[in-house]
Amino acid sequence: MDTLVEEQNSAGITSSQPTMERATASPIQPVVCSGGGRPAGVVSASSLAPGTQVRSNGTILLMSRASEKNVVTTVSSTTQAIAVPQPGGAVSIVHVSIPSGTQPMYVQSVIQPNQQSVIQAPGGTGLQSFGKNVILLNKGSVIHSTEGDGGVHPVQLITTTTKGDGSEGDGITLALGTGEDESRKRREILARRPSYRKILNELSSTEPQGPMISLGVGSSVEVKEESGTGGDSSSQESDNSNAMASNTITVAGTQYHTAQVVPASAIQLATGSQDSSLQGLQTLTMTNAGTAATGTIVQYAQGQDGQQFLVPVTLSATDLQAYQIRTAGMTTNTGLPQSVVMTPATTIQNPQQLAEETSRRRELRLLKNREAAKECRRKKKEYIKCLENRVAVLENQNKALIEELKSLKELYCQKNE
DNA sequence: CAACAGGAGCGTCAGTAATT
DNA sequence: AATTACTGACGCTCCTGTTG
Repeated sequence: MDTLVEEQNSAGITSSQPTMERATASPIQPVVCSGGGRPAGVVSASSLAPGTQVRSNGTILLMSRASEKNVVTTVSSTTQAIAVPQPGGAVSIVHVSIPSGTQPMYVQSVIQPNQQSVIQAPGGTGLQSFGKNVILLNKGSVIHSTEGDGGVHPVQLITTTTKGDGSEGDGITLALGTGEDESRKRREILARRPSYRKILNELSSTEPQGPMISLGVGSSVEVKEESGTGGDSSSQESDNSNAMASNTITVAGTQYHTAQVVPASAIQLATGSQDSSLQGLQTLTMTNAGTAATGTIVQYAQGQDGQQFLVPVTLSATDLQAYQIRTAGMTTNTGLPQSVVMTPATTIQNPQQLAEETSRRRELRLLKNREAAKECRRKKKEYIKCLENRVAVLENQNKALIEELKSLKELYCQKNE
């Protein structure tokens, strides 16, 4: 783990973060976190504001044009961001202060590429004070706000009927949920089964493909999805870093493309039916650029009776190769790959066929279980990362509160003297 | 440099929860 | 009730760091 430095911003938010570049964007800058092997692209400030400091430890502290003390005080002032990216996609801690109404809105977040992220809004302000600003989250990200009672309240995801084009569609609205309901629901689910997927869903309640979250005026937060893949549903089966190449952060009405927030992934579409023996079989291979060793096959075939088969399978590179070899080599007289297509129960004519069928089913089951185990482990790691991130944020919050208490005590003592 | 320990990742099995 | 999905546990391999 990298060395952590501590720094307290003007908002009183203390953060522990890797000793990497730190930048505060000048007027309305996109928050850009690097990851997935991309260069450590920090907040892409086109020009540095007066007061910008480059520190000896490599830290860059950019000052707002509106205020050199990083305080945003008016609606027309600037939006600031401090992003701390790290090569290899490790933890990045981001501070964002967004002007909204008469009060500045400070957000502290820990963002990891392809990992759960935690974005906190301090008490009193609430997420609704974002106005029309937009925050981009990675898959499984967490947004919660601390209310006046000091408790942490999760944000609830509510599906709406608003599409990006304004028509009725599949947009999602974030709204502050009631803490008791959410915690009770979470406890119930945890009591049933410690499913990492469900826990994460409960924790994050975010869209898996890098949703664009528009934090609208009022108590709701609108989430839009800007899909770079044309909304192919099959792509949603792939890794969470897929289809993230074209995300946009909109701050104060200005849109910024944030390809660096999550590493862009390549989705290769190819028809795998060059082989004449595989007539009617279409293969869609989705390759994640970040983890090029894996791919997802979605095979579609149409039998002579018009029956259609669809088999999505996520495979490693080795599996992929073996899979393609196997399917090519085991075509039946109907031209369909016997080991892939989920055909209705066929009449077993002899023990050899029975054995083959049993073997095939076992192979398929093992393949599925293998992939399920991988997914489960990935979820488990994400879950652990998410918890670690939350611990980091809460620790920072705790430190800030301790500091605040300390200063208030000092102030009180001085007044009494 | 070889031997060893420890950690991480993987595949498989089995049991259970969730879904159909 | 049957099927599917999820996950703990186990054993294995590979890699890295340490030790003699």
